[in-house]
Parts: sequence; structure tokens; C-alpha cells
Amino acid sequence: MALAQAVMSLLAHKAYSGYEMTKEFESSVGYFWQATHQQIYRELKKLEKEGWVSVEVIPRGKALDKKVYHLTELGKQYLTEWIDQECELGAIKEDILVKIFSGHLVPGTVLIQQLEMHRRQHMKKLAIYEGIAEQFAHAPQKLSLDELCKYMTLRRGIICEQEWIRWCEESIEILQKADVMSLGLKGEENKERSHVS
Amino acid sequence: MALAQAVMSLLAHKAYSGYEMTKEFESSVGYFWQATHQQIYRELKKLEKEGWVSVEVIPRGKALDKKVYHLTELGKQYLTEWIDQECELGAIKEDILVKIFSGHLVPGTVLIQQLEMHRRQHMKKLAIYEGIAEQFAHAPQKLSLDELCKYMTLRRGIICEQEWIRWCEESIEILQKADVMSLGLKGEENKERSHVS
DNA sequence: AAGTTTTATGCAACTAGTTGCATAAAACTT
DNA sequence: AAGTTTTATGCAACTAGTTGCATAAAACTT
Repeated sequence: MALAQAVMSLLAHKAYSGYEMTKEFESSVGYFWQATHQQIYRELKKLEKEGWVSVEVIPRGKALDKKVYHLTELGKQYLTEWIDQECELGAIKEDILVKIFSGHLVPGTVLIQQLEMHRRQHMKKLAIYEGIAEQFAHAPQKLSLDELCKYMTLRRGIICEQEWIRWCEESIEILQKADVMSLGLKGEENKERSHVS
Repeated sequence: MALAQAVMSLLAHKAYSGYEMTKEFESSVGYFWQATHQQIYRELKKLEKEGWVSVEVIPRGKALDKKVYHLTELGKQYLTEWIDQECELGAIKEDILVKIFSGHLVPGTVLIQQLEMHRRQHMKKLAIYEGIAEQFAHAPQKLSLDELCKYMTLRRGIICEQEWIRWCEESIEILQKADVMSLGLKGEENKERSHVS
């Protein structure tokens, strides 16, 4: 897996402590890679052992030392070599699709409710991404290569959210049409049943 | 995690042996949930213990017995209740976005190459999905609810692939423009360097 | 002044998922 | 006839990821 590379990818921009990096994984990087603080602290230790990152220890009195991690030349070399290698497509694990797949077990209204909830969740994410995108919008031609790279990953996030919303709307429409047409009775039946039980 | 539900979701359509289910996870269900044969065999045993699936043992002489799993009424009940519950968005772990995120470390040509490879991979997947979609296309109005549900998940797959392709093309264009404009020299520099080393 | 939240790091025990095998019959290929 | 592929199930050992803690200073809130 590429947690090591995701961590080093962040360090390629600037130095981070474990805590700062966790925050980053909860926001910006979070839309293409997830990790808990536990994973991050452990990974940073592993990367240090390999010589891919170096530690700058900052004492904080009686509290545990703050440790700021830097990408080493060796780490940078490893990362650039990894980028040039062939990679697989990311794994997809979507609860909503599992639900839709066995959706014939429940009344159409339950599916529509799920799809509407899902749509709202993606609307929220889209709003967040569009907020971040504004930072880049004011000077679109003057972006440095490193800003441009961040912008491209953000664009992917925006497109992804837009298409989830489109699919939710399309699916709700399909279900509504099906309910009116051939499955009208079945829908009523189910409504009655859930009323009784 | 929802491996249990993904397995039961398949059994909601028909009975499967572990082997048959593995094949299904490699193709149809594979575009929204992945699992190895090991995970599936173990999960089926777990589900049997819970009483959510029942086993039909078919002897095959000297070879190990074939075990066909069926969804029980209890399992069906559990699954329908799960469908109605709130769920989180799926986790995304995309190597290609990690690569782009630290893309300023490598020459633009390397990124473009990666994006083109990625585009080809999604084109392949799209072709497969569109092939499956043809089965549904000949009688679009006459689909049963259970076929309709499968069709909706397929639609999601198709939209997803199309948008990955769109994003790859957009990103390649952005990089090419940036190379010509402000970063032309840097690109040349990098080309020279890779020529020497 | 007391209580809560944020910053900051880490251990231990757990569940989930992966990799590399082993076995063996049936079907297909050269 | 011998070799390969497909069907079919499973163990053991591993790595990856999650959950529930514990600690403690600094900053903010009532």
C-alpha cells in the first residue's frame, strides 16, 4: 500500500510533525488518502528507520518532545522513482452501492431516502472543495508547478463529487419512474407492511 | 466494514459457493467492493455462525465438499435493516493522486505518461462496463426491480470511468499548457537531465 | 478559579486484508 | 499419454488499519 508514499508526498511540500500531518490527512489529503494518527506516527517511525525522513526534535519542557519530520534526499529519490512506476487503480468500497445492489429487498422509498442522504453528503464535500478552489481561482495563470499539482488533485475531487450528485439524481428519477409504472402496487404494499410492523 | 453486507448482498440474488462468489467479486461486484477468496471463505463461515446464511453441503467424492451458501430469513432481515441505516462515504485511496500531489518533483513528461497510462486503464474498464450495459439496453422499460438495482450500480461504474478519463485529459492539457508557458525551460532542463543519467 | 477544548504523542489489543502456500479432481491441450 | 488450466477449498503467517485508551501542557471559556 502507498501510505508511506502519501506521507512522503506531503513532506515533499514542507516539514510536518505527526500531529500537523494528521490534521492534513483529515482535510486536504483526506480526499484521496485516509489515515488515523496512529498509522501516521507508526509510518513516520518506519520511514525514519529506512532513512527516507529525518527527525528534528523540539523539546517542550515536561511534555513529550515535538518531532518535526523532513524528507531526506534518499526519500526524495525513492519517491520520484515510485512516481515513474506503473500503478494500479485505487480500490473502491462503497456502502451505498452494496445497498443499491440488494435494493430489491426494500421498498423504493427506502432507497430514495438513502440516495438523498448520500447526495447531501456529497454536496457538503463539494462545497468544501469549491471553497478551497477559490484560492487558486484569483490567479489561475500564475500558479507555480507545485500549486498546479495540488490544484489538479483538487479538480479531481470536484469532478468526483459532481458526478456522485448527478448519479444520485439520475437514480432517484429511475426509481420514481419505476414506482409509477410497473411497480406501483409493490410500493404501496411495502408502505402498508412497514405501517403495520 | 461492510464485507459481510457485500457478501449477503450477493446471496440476496442467488445462492453461491465460495468459489463462485470469488469469481463474482473479480468481475461484477468488483467495481464497488473487492475481496480475495480467503476473505470470502472466512466471511461465509462467520455469517454461518451468526445464522445469517445456511450451508448446503454437496459431496464431490474424494475432493473437499462443495458448500453452497443461502441467505436465511434472519440474514435477509439483518440486511434490510442495515440498508435503512445511515452510512458513511466510501474511503478513497488513489495512488495516481498521491503521485500528482508530489508531481512537482518530477518532469512534466513523467506525469503526462502516468496520466496517459491511467487513462488507458479506465478506458479498458469503461469498455467492460459498457459491454455489460448492453444486456440491459435491449429492454430498458421492462427491467424487474432486481435488474434495475444492478443496472443502477453499473451506471455508477460507467459514470465514474468516464469522469476519470475526462480528468486525465484535462490534467494532461493543463500540464502541456504550463510547460509551453512559464515552465518551458524547467521542462527542457529536466529532459536533459534524464538524458544524461 | 474551574472546566473545557486544542495541541501533541504514544501504547496495547484488536479486526481487516494480503500473500504464499497445499491439496486434489475434472477438463482441456499438445 | 503427459502436461496444463480450471474448478474448488483451506491453513498459516503476515501486513494494514482501527479502537480505546493514557498522558500532559497550553489555550480558551464560563
